[in-house]
Amino acid sequence: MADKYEKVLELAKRRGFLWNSFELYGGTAGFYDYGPLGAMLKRRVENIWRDIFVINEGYYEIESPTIGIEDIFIASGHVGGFSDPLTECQECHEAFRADHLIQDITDNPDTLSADEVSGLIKSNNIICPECKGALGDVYEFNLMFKTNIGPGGKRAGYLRPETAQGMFVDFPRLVKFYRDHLPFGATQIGKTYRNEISPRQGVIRLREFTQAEAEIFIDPRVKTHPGFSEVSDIKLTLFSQEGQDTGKSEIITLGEAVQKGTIAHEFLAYCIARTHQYLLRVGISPDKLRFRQHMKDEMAHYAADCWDAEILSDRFGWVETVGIADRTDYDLKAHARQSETELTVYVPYDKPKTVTRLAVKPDMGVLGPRFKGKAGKIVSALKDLKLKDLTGDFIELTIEDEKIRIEKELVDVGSVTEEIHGENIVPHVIEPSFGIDRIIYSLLEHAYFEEEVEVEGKKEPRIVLRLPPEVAPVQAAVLPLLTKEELIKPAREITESLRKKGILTAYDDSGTIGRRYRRNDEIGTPYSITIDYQTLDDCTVTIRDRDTMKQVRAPLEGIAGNIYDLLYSGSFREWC
RNA sequence: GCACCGAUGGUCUAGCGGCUAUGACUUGAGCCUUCCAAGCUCAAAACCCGGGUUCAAAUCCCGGUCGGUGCACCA
Repeated sequence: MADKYEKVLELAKRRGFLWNSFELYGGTAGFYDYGPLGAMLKRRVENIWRDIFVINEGYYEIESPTIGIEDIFIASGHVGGFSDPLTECQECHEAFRADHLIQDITDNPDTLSADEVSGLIKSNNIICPECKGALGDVYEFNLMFKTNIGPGGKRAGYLRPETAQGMFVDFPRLVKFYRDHLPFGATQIGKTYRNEISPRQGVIRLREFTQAEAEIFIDPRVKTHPGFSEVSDIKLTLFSQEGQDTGKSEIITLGEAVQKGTIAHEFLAYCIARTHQYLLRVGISPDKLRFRQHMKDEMAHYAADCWDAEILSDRFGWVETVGIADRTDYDLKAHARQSETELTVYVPYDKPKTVTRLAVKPDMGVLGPRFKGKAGKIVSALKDLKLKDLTGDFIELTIEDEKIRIEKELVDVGSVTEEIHGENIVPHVIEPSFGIDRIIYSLLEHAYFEEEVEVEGKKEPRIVLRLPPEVAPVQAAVLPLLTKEELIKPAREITESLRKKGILTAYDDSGTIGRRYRRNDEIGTPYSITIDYQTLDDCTVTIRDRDTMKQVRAPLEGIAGNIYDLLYSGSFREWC
């Protein structure tokens, strides 16, 4: 029996939304083409994301290479941690995580090489937990695609497994672009690559897919959001850690969720709100959407809190589509360490702080000539000393295993009072990360309806994609009622005027009018404009609404502007 | 990566060693037609790939690819 997944994919394939890539050559798992309608749909879904996060939130978009150099992924942990050591049973061919099997034998299995793990399995006689068979050699499976940069294979490169690193790596430039002010954010929409072991489920798990990510850098001490009051009344379904323990999700306002501490702070809750609004706007059904909190053991150790937007799919159940995490300062610190560059923002205090501190001023006129090359080290060692170490007749230091005594008189010790106007801090990162392809599949599934239409007493089947007009690839269809030159001519003119307005318009004069309506219903075209003989008399046309199949007569004058308004603001009902 | 199941026009499908490979829908050209796929004429379009068995393979066998399912994996 065909389930919804099958029906949606069949339609998507047949009408040019989604195609298996490389089909001519037999295809390859994990790659999909967006056909003519799919690509347009995807563009529109991405543009709504831009509208929300780039235009309205002000998180400018950047574009970094899809290939990254090795340092980036050493810092991010993908080189070391984005792979799993696997071993297979020779008897029953079950695959196991090798590091899990030797957990009790060694303290830190993650630090061992595949060969070392193989050795441990052999020397400890570890056998298949399922059937007690012998285990095969351990092999590393890294989910990143590796390549070489330039000839000679000297420089390793990797296809990026997420777009996020691009924003982290550009952090120093971004700080300057935003003129040293927190919070600020950068976004990126682009292709990402993971060499999945077993990609399946259509477009749900791909080897090349599209992410839309925002990295928002905030002051770790200020996790409130100035716009929170605008969204605090939004009600949504939360599936918290507690809820998961008891198996219950709850519908609650964001204000309440923050107050109760369910969501860690306002800023995260604000991002959840925008995500919620975004998903509804592109066509996700509100009753098939929930936000699930990561369980403690599921969350990365550095994350303060993390919520996934999950969308209910007919076949796959709840599919994780968006991750919204407070990643704290983990990423910036990791890149600071790897690049040996300070990645901080100078944050001024509201009022300068007056600080009294110890000032140690060595007499370099004497110490310099006396210690020559070591003088520099001695000075910095002196400055690190506490007051009690400086009070004796001699000051004692150990520099490179050598004991050094310095007469008290040579070091002037006093206290200095100075004003400090601010400090360098490592921002925390809030990361909403969207899987665009999963969203596309979900909205297609939620928009897909099969219904019976009654026509002159007979029931006719109808397939209709109830896409929000804003994302529908084809936005209007112009249809002369009959294939007659006198109707075709004005129809062509109307088509032109709609296209000039930027509306993607299909013109169709083949077959009966009913068939053409059905064709357009199936791809989600929101409005069809029909030209009949009355048009020639009184300059009016009919506009048909996809969802209700209702028609209104409307003046030809200003038709393009009216359709535009219908698509982007009004609803059909209000309009007629 | 392992195991099981499957693969025939764009889509769904018949076939079960022997044909010019069913049928429907769809699509294209035209006729007809004053608003919701069903009239008429004509046309286009398929056996996943490679090997083997056989006089003969879409059909049987082996391998691969792709799809589905289960296991494992999914920061």
